[in-house]
Amino acid sequence: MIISDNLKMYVQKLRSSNLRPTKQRLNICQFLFDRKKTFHFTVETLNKKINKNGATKISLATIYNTVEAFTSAGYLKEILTSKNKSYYDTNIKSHHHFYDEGSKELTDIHYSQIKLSKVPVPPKGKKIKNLEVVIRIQK
Amino acid sequence: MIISDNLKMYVQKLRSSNLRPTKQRLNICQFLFDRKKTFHFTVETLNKKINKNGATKISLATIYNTVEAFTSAGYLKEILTSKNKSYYDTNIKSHHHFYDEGSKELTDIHYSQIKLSKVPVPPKGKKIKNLEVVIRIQK
DNA sequence: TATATAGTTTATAATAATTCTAAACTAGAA
DNA sequence: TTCTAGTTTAGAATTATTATAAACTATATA
Repeated sequence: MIISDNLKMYVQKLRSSNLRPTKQRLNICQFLFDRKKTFHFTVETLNKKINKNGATKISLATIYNTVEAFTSAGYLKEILTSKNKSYYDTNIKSHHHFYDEGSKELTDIHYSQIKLSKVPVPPKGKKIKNLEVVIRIQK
Repeated sequence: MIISDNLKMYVQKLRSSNLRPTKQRLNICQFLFDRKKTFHFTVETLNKKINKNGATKISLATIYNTVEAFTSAGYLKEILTSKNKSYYDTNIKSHHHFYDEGSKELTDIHYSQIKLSKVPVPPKGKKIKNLEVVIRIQK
């Protein structure tokens, strides 16, 4: 797949979510999704990496806005593992995580690697929105 | 069980964890553990409830210190469900949680209500510290 | 029992992540 | 081309938490 083609794809994708394909959003799309492996990040790390090569500066507020917009549009998955900081994952398929307490890094666990043979019924009037397994690991 | 007896018990408990049984810690013990049902709280709510009846004031810093000390002593379990805020649970037995996105409330799921028939092997050199299932629910 | 000391509490300041604000900018409809 | 609603931005505000340093206290031991 040729990378220049992806731009058009991202424009489509954004439009389909009622998000205007702005320069900043497209840059962030390319940064996040033009890669083969899934990418785990915090807003802090994304901001640093995006703004490293002084070429285009995207403000921190926009990084926050965009990550929030992409998450509610379903392009990103938010994972809570650590006090005071949210992690995001470009892998939005149903899957779970290892969280390394030492390095503070997330690793995907493929959904087939965890099998739940029993899941509780939600309280009356409530529906299950999602089910997340986090396995904390350490040395 | 007579409540006045619990004080002695808490003194023992604290001593066994190398925590001096101070007035504040004993107050917090009584507030947290002199109850039949498990209790879920944030530092904010604990602080409000503890300091409601103007009798004894415990500073916010002490609430933070104590919750931290009780968590590392294993009297409390920390549950991460929400950006920017930690939840704690007086139920330290292995169990899981419903997190209601609307009311932002936690409910215990008894460990027998969830069965994992397959769990991944941790990466080389790492050990599993704990495994937590959070089921997000909504209307 | 008195006292020295290490642990604890406290008010307050500092920090860190995130959200808010309001003015300037821009995509895209008309 | 022009208008407007959506977007970006710098910076201020907010919120949860942690750090600081002085006052206090539990408790070991003289």
